[in-house]
Order: sequence, then C-alpha cells, then structure tokens
Amino acid sequence: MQAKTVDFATDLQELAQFAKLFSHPARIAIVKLLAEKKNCISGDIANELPLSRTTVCQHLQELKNSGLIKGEISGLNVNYCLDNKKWKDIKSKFEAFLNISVPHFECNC
Amino acid sequence: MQAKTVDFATDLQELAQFAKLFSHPARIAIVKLLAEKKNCISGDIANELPLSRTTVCQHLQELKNSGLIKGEISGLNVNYCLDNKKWKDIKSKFEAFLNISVPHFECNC
DNA sequence: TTTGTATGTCGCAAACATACGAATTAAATT
DNA sequence: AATTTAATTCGTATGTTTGCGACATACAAA
Repeated sequence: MQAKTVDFATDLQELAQFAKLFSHPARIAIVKLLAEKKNCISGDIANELPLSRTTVCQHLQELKNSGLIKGEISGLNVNYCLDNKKWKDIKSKFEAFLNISVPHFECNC
Repeated sequence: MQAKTVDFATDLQELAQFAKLFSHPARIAIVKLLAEKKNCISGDIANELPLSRTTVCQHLQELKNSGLIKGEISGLNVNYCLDNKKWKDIKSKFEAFLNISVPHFECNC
C-alpha cells in the first residue's frame, strides 16, 4: 500500500525510487548498453534482451519518465541515450548512501 | 511474470536483487539506522518508522533473508545488525555498476 | 496512395509487494 | 502457574509490476 511511503523523509523516498529503477535486470541491461553506447536505437535494444518488444518499450518508458534516459526520433527510429546529468546525480546520491560508515566491530548479534 | 528475469545474466540478476532491497524507504531507513548503530533492537527500529510493528518486521525479514542483516535473540529482545561482509560485497558491486563509463559527448539524441 | 517498417499505447492476466490486525510463540516477571 | 512483554507468523486486502498480444501511429518507400 505504498501510500505509507510518503511518510518517509524525501531523501529516502528519492533513493528508493532510484533503486527501483535498477531493480529489474532489463533496466540495468538497458543502462549498461547505453553507457557502452553500443547503440541507441530502440529496436536494437529490444533485440538484445530476452523480452518482447512491448515489454522492453515499457522499461524504456520507465527509465525515460525518471529522466535517466532521453529519446529522440530519427526518421523511423528512436535513438535513446543516458542523460549524463541525471546519471551523475543518481550516482552521487547512491555513493553517499553506500559510504555510510558501517561499524568495524561486530554488533552484539 | 517476473519469471523472465531468469533469462538475464546472473550478475544482472544479482544487482537487480540488491537494488530491490533498497527500493523501499523503510528498508533504506533500517540499513541507515543499523549503520549508525543507534540501536539494534527490533522494537526500537519499529518505533523509528511510520509503519506498524508487523510491517517493519516483514522488512527486517526481507533484509535478513538476503543476508544483509543478522538478528540475534537476547532475552525478550532481538538485536539486529548489518553483516559487514555482505554490505561490502553489495557496495563494491554497486559501485562497479555506477562506474560504468558514461559517454562524455551527448548522444545523437 | 498504398504498403511496409519501427515504435509506442491499451487492456488484460499473473505474479509480487506492501500493509496491518489477529493469533502465536517464547522468554521474563509476578 | 499465570501474566506480561517482545517479536514474529498467518491470513487477508489492496496496490504495483511485469509481460505480452492486439491495436494505433507515424514516417518511409514503392
């Protein structure tokens, strides 16, 4: 009931949303592909993944709605690419979280 | 239909599972609390979150099942703590992903 | 203008996630 | 032994995600 999510601090909500972007292997694969810049074309991306075109398109839209990727029509094709600014934003916020100090002694557990 | 997830490379699946752990603000909050080591006790954790004890317990179990946290009974209480080894593992794999080179030029989009 | 090709949207179904009250377990206290 | 307390499991309601076929759009080419 996800609604309760709103009761958390906004930075936690934001981080959780970023994490959700990466919570499906298809979306990680898409991001990696675009980072490697093997290609940008929608159809080529779909061909690389073990999912229907429809489903890949949905994952692309999700990434696009979040602002992590951009798409531009080029004739019959659509070229996708990462948004560098957004990527850096996500990266820095995630790294800040990953760098929370973890106690070097074992807890009483 | 989540079943299709299996058709992806195992490292992508693993990363996606880690991301899923952080895809809810309650679980991020729990991890942060344990990292700051403000306390370890189940009930205290529940008191810090805007959720019922039952629900917090569920999130704790999820984190525990993944191996990220451990719990130890201490009388009537249960002390939780992060598993340092697992945390380092997740951290390094996530950082590797976040460090994929992003093209410094803007794509044709 | 008709045909083909690349993308994307809609609607549905199955699976999964979130949330909580009630019941349960198990140790501590009286 | 009975009661209290802390934590968890069970059952259930509801919302979200994933996945896909069928349909729609939009440009390109014949």
